[in-house]
Amino acid sequence: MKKPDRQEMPPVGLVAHDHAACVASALAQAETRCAQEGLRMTPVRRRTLEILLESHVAMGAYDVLARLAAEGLGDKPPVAYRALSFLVEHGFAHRIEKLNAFVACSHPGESHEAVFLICRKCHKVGEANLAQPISGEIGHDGFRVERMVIEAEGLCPDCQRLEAA
Amino acid sequence: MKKPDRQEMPPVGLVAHDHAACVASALAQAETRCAQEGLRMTPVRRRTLEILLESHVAMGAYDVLARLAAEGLGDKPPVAYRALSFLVEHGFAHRIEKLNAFVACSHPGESHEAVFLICRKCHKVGEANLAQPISGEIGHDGFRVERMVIEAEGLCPDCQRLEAA
DNA sequence: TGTTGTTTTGTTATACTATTACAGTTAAAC
DNA sequence: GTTTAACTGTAATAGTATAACAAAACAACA
Repeated sequence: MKKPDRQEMPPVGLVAHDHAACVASALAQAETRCAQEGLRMTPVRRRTLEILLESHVAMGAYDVLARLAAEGLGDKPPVAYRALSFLVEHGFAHRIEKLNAFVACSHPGESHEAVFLICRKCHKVGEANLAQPISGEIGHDGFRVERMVIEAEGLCPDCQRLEAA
Repeated sequence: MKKPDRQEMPPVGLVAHDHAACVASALAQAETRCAQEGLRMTPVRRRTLEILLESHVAMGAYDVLARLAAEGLGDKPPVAYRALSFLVEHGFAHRIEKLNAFVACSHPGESHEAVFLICRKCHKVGEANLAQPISGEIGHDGFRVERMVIEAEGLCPDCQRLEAA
């Protein structure tokens, strides 16, 4: 069997793992980085991150908003969008373009060019990081790449099983 | 200089080229494939493709719709969305997730895993095709990849020049 | 501690993107 | 030419996102 020439991190989110630890560590990481960099982890922002962290399923901004509203943290779209922008901007969450939705970052702290494995059925999202970025290979003819969106849509193992049945 | 391990087609759309020929060939290809495969290239669909082909700038569905409406080809959203779905489904156009917009396919006929080079300023879109798909490298832990979205956002050469000035 | 400047929040309004559902029409197959 | 399937027209509505501005909270520092 040929070894692929790109190594990656395991796609957290689609494989079994200690989710409580996963949440705690992501939250702690975020707090630490905010403290270090003078960012303000406000109640809405923290709660938004916690909500995203509850599962690895991508959530729409309005789903997040509904949760925030239920807790009295604001019920107007900008509340959710601002919190999500903050989280995405600082790498605590990612926007999944294919779904117009958001997931918490599974690999906080790592500098990465992430590949998202998106289940088209359950919207669970795994995050794998390419160790060797492909952006370096496509900066052709003077185009200057600033950000990469790499999303693989398909079926997660659980949904494959359900489909087979 | 190290040679990249992935070869690709030149990113049509961002480099100078004979655009009239580019349009004519794309249109001809589409007609031919429709004839071969029993697809119906109706007036709305043909005109939609022509509109997309006018430039390599990504257009929103409502921009396309406005053009169609001006020519009496329909002025309700489903008209544009249906034509665009048809074109995308059969590979005559692509959806750019990052922009919620559409571009004509620059490499019709080629089986491909396309990489889109999207200028964040002018929304021109180049299309490069990876000869060696990266999807084969990320199907880990039982996730079954069905479609890839690979989009590079950045600045095209023209906009880099304008920004420098 | 009070003042000042900056960031964040609250709120209204609105813009943009997309689909469902169903009726009517056109084209293809037989 | 009738049947069937595909496409089009239209209304209604759902879903996603932002602009603009006022008010409050916070940070920095006199």
